[in-house]
Order: sequence, then structure tokens, then C-alpha cells
Amino acid sequence: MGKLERHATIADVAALAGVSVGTASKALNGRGSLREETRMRVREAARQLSFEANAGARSLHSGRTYTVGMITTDTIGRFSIPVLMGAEDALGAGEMSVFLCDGRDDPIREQYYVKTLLSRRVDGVIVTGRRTEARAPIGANLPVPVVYAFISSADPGDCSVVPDEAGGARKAVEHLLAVGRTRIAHITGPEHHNSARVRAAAAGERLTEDGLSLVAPPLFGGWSEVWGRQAVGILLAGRTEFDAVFCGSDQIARGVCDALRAAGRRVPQDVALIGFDNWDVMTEACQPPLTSIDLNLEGLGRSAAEMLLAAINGSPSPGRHAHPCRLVVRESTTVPLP
Amino acid sequence: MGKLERHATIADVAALAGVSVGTASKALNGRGSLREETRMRVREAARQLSFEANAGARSLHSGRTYTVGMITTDTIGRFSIPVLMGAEDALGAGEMSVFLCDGRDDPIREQYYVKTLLSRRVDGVIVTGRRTEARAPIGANLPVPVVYAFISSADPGDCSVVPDEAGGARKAVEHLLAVGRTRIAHITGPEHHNSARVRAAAAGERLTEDGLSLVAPPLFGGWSEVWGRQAVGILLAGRTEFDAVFCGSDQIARGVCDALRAAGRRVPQDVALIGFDNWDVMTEACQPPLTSIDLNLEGLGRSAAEMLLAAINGSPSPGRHAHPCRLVVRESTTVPLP
DNA sequence: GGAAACTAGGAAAACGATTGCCGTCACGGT
DNA sequence: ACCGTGACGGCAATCGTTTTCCTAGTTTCC
Repeated sequence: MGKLERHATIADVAALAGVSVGTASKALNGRGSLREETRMRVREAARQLSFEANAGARSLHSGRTYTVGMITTDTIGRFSIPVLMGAEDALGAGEMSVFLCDGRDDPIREQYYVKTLLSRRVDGVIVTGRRTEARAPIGANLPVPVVYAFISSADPGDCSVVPDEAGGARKAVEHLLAVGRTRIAHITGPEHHNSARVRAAAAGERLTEDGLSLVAPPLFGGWSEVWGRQAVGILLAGRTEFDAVFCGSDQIARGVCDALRAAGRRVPQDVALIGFDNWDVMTEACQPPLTSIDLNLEGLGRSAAEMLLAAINGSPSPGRHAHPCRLVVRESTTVPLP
Repeated sequence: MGKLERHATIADVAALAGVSVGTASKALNGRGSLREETRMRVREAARQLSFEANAGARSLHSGRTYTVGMITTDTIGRFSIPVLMGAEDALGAGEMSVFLCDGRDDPIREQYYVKTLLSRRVDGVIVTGRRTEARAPIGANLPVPVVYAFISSADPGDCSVVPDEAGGARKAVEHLLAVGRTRIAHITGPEHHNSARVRAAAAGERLTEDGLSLVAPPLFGGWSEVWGRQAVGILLAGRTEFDAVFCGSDQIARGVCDALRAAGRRVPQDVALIGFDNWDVMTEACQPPLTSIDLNLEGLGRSAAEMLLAAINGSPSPGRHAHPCRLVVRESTTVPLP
């Protein structure tokens, strides 16, 4: 089998085995009634020619291609990847292959991809990516099921799977309460970002349930370490007492941690610190290692893929589905044993 | 066009336009000789039915699928993504769709993917991922061209596109020399990692060309911030004078930066600092922002894809191709203007 | 006015695989 | 001897498109 060799067709196999194409097909797929000897002969021929059935030709018949398209809204990033991998994993288990399409936040490019995918007769489409808000559907009345993962569709009838950020924020607060902190500050991303608002609101609500409140209004800024450092400055200047900080991202938390240390406050003894995203790069490099809320994106991707598979098989799950977050405790909220 | 609607076929279009299928095909593809009026009629019918030619059926004829497979050796990570995106971009421009396959470092899984891709009759395959050394080829005598990107194939006859790490290391040293530093230390990743060895060796060689040498043997460790911090301890304990540190990764550099500051050394006034990878998360959060060597992975991916396209069209480029790195200067090597 | 030269579009054969339907054989029962 | 019945495999239709070959018409030119 040299580099220039053509792919073997079932006709080649049939010829080598001395049977008709139809018989060869039946032999390889375990259909029809054939003598065991014949079956073996055909299988052996197929092996010799390293025959692999042409999936395209096959799907011409079955009407299914066993492929799905995955469109990322914005450029593929830290958040899309786990989603993508989870989905790929779940789909692979279902014998599905994935077409990757990087939309790069360009609606034209995206529409081009949608057309391409449809012409390739994908069985379904997953849309993912990060946005500050829900996004417009990729198309109306598409002939195949679509699932939005991580991002959510502006059409509430579409199937979207999103992290339960409010639940995550509640878990964060509950953990801080559980380790005995009551004077909690919240530093987070830009207010125009839906995630920042939702998390802040949920944190506030959870405290209210215990008759408490944030020691100061949420500090909205950016998602970066730089902002985390600045925010600590603001907090300290305000002279508000606080024994814990809940941060909207691990990067913010890391900045906060560095700034607190520089200001002489110990983490976690003086101030307990909790992040959001559970991004290993940050949680591990932080001194001390950072407690955080894991969005469980890989699970989310998997779950989205499973919903897509279900929809392809005729059982769609319309609507918005919240995927639970998970608390991961590290030393930034627990005093290490001496 | 409702959700349950079948895809329109060219027969539907032909019927609506009142012509034969053959004619419809010619009209849509600009073949044959047809009256302009007929062409328009067919096009209009296609538009009404939102007809998109079935790519699978089409490729049955042409023998080409206009798809390529992309296999990532290890789990998709920070390094694979830009490569992947660059490739996707270049391929998209060539009207090719990409099958994404996440090998997860599992040879069985990988072989399964290779088979799947071949049965889908991809026109070519790109293999990417990170490894400490060159990897075994994904298969011998495959019927389609294969290009290895970022990672390289152990078979020197295979087409591999890899970053010119030695060149990058030389650029780093040259930059340090250019800003007047001569007492350079090198802190890098594990010695069993090919990248670490290559970069260290190239740095040493470049210094030798100027009659200099590293102030101490390269410090091999991990790629992490934690190691960077530790290494500074070792360096300071050794009482060797140094006015610059070239780090094998941005994470190491960041750790070094934090540790130096904690030890009272100013960056860049006392010690100039340069990283490797140009990872925005690190370079931007570092205080001061970090000068680094950019592997130019997106360009590398693009370039790999272009070589694959060329190979598909009959002009393969066998062998190992080094893709140049780029120096990105920030404040960690330049004293900011007062 | 008749042959040559076009033009427009239809019919049918690929492409590779699957599958329903049939024909043929061998065998057993009456 | 004849019929019924399985077992085994071949034939041909089918999926959706492209493309090659052909057949009517219509011009054109001598």
C-alpha cells in the first residue's frame, strides 16, 4: 500500500473474494444469510486491501452523516476548549466526527460556516464561545438540531446549556460562611458582562438569606490581575473591615492575593480568598493555592453533546439548562495545619 | 422551511424549474451551454428551496472531499490552539473543512481516529500537540498526505513544521546583549524536555560567539512559576552576580520576577528579564510587563496547512521545516522613560 | 434548398455502498 | 416424481450529483 495508491472500493474486495458487491457488503456488515466460509473470505480480502467503507457513499444511503458541526462564536479560547473537548469526547463515543469552525466573532464568517455545514449534511450543530450576553441564534428554522453550549441563545426556545453561575456564587459564599467569615467583599469583572452581574447578585442574595450583606457594593472592573491589585487598593483605602474576598475570576483573585500580601495581610489567616473558574494556572501559582469555583466546562460540553445526540434521535430538550458548578477547596480559605 | 423539512435535492430544484437534473446541475455550476433565462430560472428555484448541494454526493464524483483531519496528540492545550486556529484559517480559505480529533495521548484512540478519518476520505491530515520529543508517525504509507505541526515526526522523511526554538533563544540572548547585559543566567524547564535542552544550548552558543558564557550552568526544573521562584533562591544563594535572566517559559519568568522583587532586586534596572512563549496572561500580569519570545504558533499552523494543501495538490515538502520566532519587547528588559 | 454548424437541453452512466427481491440449488417429505 | 422449503448469493434499484454523449431544432452559407 504505497502513498499513491487509490483507496480500495468494495468492488475491489468483492473481486478479490470472488463474490458480487452486494454479497461483499453483506459479509462485511453481518447482513443477509451467507456461509461462514464466504464471510471469512470477504473479510480476509478486505483486510488485505485495507478496505475502509467510504463514509460519504454510505451516508448517501442512510441519510445520516454521523458528523456534527461545532461553531465557536469568538476565537477559541480558554473557556471554549474544555467545552469543545467534552463535546468531542461525548460525540466520539457516539461514533460522530466533529467539524471545527472558528467563527472569530465575524457574523459573515459564521454564516458561511453554517452554509458549509449544511451542505455537508451534518446531523447537528453545537455553538459555543464566550459572550457578555446571550447571542442571536445562528439561523432560523434550520433543518438540523442546534445546541448552544456555554453561551446561550437569545431565543428561549433554543436548547442552551450554560453553567449555573448563580449557584456557583452561592456555593462560594456558603463556603466562606462555613469557614467562619462574615465580612465579605466582592471584586469582579465589568458590570456590562452578564456573568459579573449574575454572580454578584447571587452572592448578595445568599448573604441576605443569613441576614448579612457584602461589606461594600461589588467592585466591578476587569477580569485581570491588574484590576485585582487595584481593587485591593480601593478596598483598603475605604477602611472597611473585611475577612474574606470573593473574586469574580481566578485572575482577579491572584491579583488580590498579591496585593494583600504586599499590604501585609495574610491569606487565609486575615483574609480568606476564593476565586472563580478554577483555572489551574492561577490556582496553583497563587500563594497560597487558591480555592475556586469550577465551572465544570468539560462536563457541560459533554452534556450539551448528549442533548444534541438526543435531539438528533428525535428527543429535543428545548430551553435553557443550567449545569452545576463545583467548589474546589485549597489553602486560600483554609488555615493549613501547623 | 420548517425544522422537520427534508433537505432539498437537485431533483426538487429541477422539477420546480421545469428542467432535467442534468440541466439543473449545469445551470448551478456554470457548465454546459444554457440559455441565460434557463440558468436564472434554475437559480431562482434553488434559492426558493434553499438548496445546497450535498457535499458527500458531490465528492463521490470528484474523488475529493475538501476535508482534512486534525489530530492532536495530547489533550488540546494552550499550545495546540493557536496552531489549530492558524491551520483552520488557512484551510478555510481553501474551502476545506476540518475534522477535529482529540487524541488525548492515547495511541489506541489515535489509531481509531486515523481509521475514521480515512473512511471519511479526508484529503489530508495535520497532526499537532506537544511532546517532550519527536513522536512516532501516525501510520506508514498512508494514502493521504500528513503534515506534523508544532510536534515533529520521528521519521525525518515526514513533513514537520516546528518552531525555530534555537533561533528564538538566540534572539533572546541578542536582545539582552543589545540592552547592555552580559552576566546572563538561564532558568528553564525539565532537562528531559527537548525544548529545554535546545533553548539552553542555543543560548550558550550565542554567548560563546561573543566570547561570553552563562554565569552559571542552566537551571533545569519545571515550566512553572513555582520553579521560577525556587530557582531564584538557588541563584541568589550561589552568590553569582547576574544582570539578566533568560527564562525557558513565561511562567518561569513570572515566578522569577516575583521572587526577585521579594528579594529587593528591581526589574529591569538591576536584572533584565526575558521569557519564552509570549503568553499574554503572563506577560501582561507580570510587574513589569514581560519581554518574551513569541513562537508564532498561529503562523506555524497556517504554514503547516499551506504545506498540506500543496501536498494534496501534488507538491509535497518532505522534511523538517523551522518556523521563525519573534522577539516582543516590553518593560522587563527596557528601563521605562522617566 | 440542402448540408454543415451551432445551440439548448435531455438521457443515462458513472461515483461507492446498501438492501430488497429473486433465482437456484439441494434436500426432505409425500 | 413432485412440491415445498431453506440456504446462499446474485441482480438491480437507490441515494444525490456530475458529466459525457446525443438528439432535436435553428442558423448560416453556398
